[in-house]
Amino acid sequence: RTLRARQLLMSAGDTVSSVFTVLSGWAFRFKVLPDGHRRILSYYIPGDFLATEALLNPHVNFSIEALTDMSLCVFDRDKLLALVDENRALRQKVIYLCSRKLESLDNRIAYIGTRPAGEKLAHFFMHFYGRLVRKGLIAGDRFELPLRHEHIADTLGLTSVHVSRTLSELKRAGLIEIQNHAIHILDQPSMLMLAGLDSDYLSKAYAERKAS
Amino acid sequence: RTLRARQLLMSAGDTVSSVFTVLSGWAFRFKVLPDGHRRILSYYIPGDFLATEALLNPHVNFSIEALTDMSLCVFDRDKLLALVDENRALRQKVIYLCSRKLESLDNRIAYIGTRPAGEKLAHFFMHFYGRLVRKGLIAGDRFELPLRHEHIADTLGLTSVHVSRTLSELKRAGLIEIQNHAIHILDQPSMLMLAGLDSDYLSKAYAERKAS
DNA sequence: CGTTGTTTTGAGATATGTCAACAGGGGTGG
DNA sequence: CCACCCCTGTTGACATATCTCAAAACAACG
Repeated sequence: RTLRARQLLMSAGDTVSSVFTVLSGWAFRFKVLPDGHRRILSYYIPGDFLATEALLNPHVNFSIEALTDMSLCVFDRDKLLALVDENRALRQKVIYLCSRKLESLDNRIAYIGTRPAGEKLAHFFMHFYGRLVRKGLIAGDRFELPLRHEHIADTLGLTSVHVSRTLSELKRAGLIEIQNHAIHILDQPSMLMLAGLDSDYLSKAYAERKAS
Repeated sequence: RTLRARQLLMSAGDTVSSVFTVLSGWAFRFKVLPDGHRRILSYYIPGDFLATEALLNPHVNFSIEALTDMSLCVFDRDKLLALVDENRALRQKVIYLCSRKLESLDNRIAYIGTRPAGEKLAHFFMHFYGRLVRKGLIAGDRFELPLRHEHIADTLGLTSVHVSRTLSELKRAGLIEIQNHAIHILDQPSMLMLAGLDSDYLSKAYAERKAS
C-alpha cells in the first residue's frame, strides 16, 4: 500500500484492522489536545513496525499522518495476532518491541520536560541520527529530515517561531548546518553533550547497525 | 516483602529478577538526568502491577523509590514469564497492561509538553483522582497524596517553588483545598476543564471501578 | 525546645510565547 | 517565461511564564 505525503493512515477514535511495516518514507503519530494544539508522539522511519499500540489495542486514540510519500507493507491485525499467539519467537519479538517503545517514551518524558530549547533540539537531532544509523540508512554526518519547524515545535512543546530562533543560534554557534531539508552535524561532541547523551552514543549506534 | 518510605526498590542499571504487585503504600519510578535533575515517570498505588517494563526487560534504566511505607507481593520474574508463556489468558492480561502503560505515557507526553503550570497541576490531580476511584480506594472528593512539592515538580517539569505558587493560586481561586497531605477538590467541573479532561471523566472512572 | 526538612514569599533574571510584518521558494496559470 | 500566490521560515518588539536565589515561616520530630 502506498500513501501520499500529508495523508492520514489512521485517526483518533478509529478501530483499526491492519498494522504495517514501513518500506519507505516517514510518518508521525500525534494527538490533538482539546484546545486544538497538536502534540507529536513519535515518528516512523523505514524499517519501523508501525503502531505497536494498534497491535495491542485496536481502538486507537491517536492519529498517524504521512510526512512524505510512503509505501507500507500491510498486515491483517487478527492474523498477525494469531501468528504471534502460536509462535514463541514472534512473541519474544513483540515483547522486545513493547519494551523498546516503553523505553523511548520514558526518554521523551525525561528530556522534554524542562530542558531549554537548545538542548531539546540537540537531543531531537542526535536521537534521529542514532536511529537512522542503527537502521543503516545513513553513513556520514549529514541526513535528511523531511520536517517543517512546526513538526519539531509540536514534538518538543515549543513554538515554531522559537524553534526557528534556536536553530539559528545552533547554526551561529557552528554546531549544525541546514540546507534544504538536510541537517549536517558539524560538531558531534558538543551536540551529544548538549543533548545529554553519552559521548559514545553514536559509536554504539554504529555497532548495533542493522540489528533490527 | 515490606519497604520503608524513601527506600529504593530498584536502581537504574540493575538487572532485576523479581516483579511485584502493590498491596499497600505508594511508590514512584524515576530517572536522573546527566545534569542531576530527577524526572518522575510514573507512580504506583495499591493494586498496581509494579514494573511492567521490568517484566519485559530485566535490565532496567530507571529507579523505583517508596513514597510511603509499603508492602509488596513478590513474583519471581522467570517463573512469572514462564507462566505467561503457557497461559493464554495471562498473555492477554500482559498485553492489556502494556497497552494501558503505552497509552498513559502518551498522555503524559501530550499534556506535560507545554501547558501552563495550572493546567498541568489540575491534570495531575484529576488523573490521580480517576485512578484512585477506579481502584475503589476513595469515595468522596477528598484524597491523600503522600507527595512533597518536589515530587510534583519533578513530574511536571516545574520548580517546587513554582508548584507552591501555582497551588496557592488554585486555592485562592477556590478550586481546591489542601490540608496535611490530603487534597480536597472543591470545584470538580472547573478542575476537569482546566485539566483538559472530559466532563464525564469521573463518572466513567466510577463506572469502571474495581474492574482491575 | 532545638534541629532539620519543607513550604511560602519576594525581587529580579531569563526563556519562551504572541503578534505582526516581511522575505524567499516553489508551484500554477496566464 | 513571467506574475502571482500560498506556504514556510525569519526577524523584531513586547508580554508573560517560569526559574533562580535567598530569606523567612512553618511543621514534624526527636
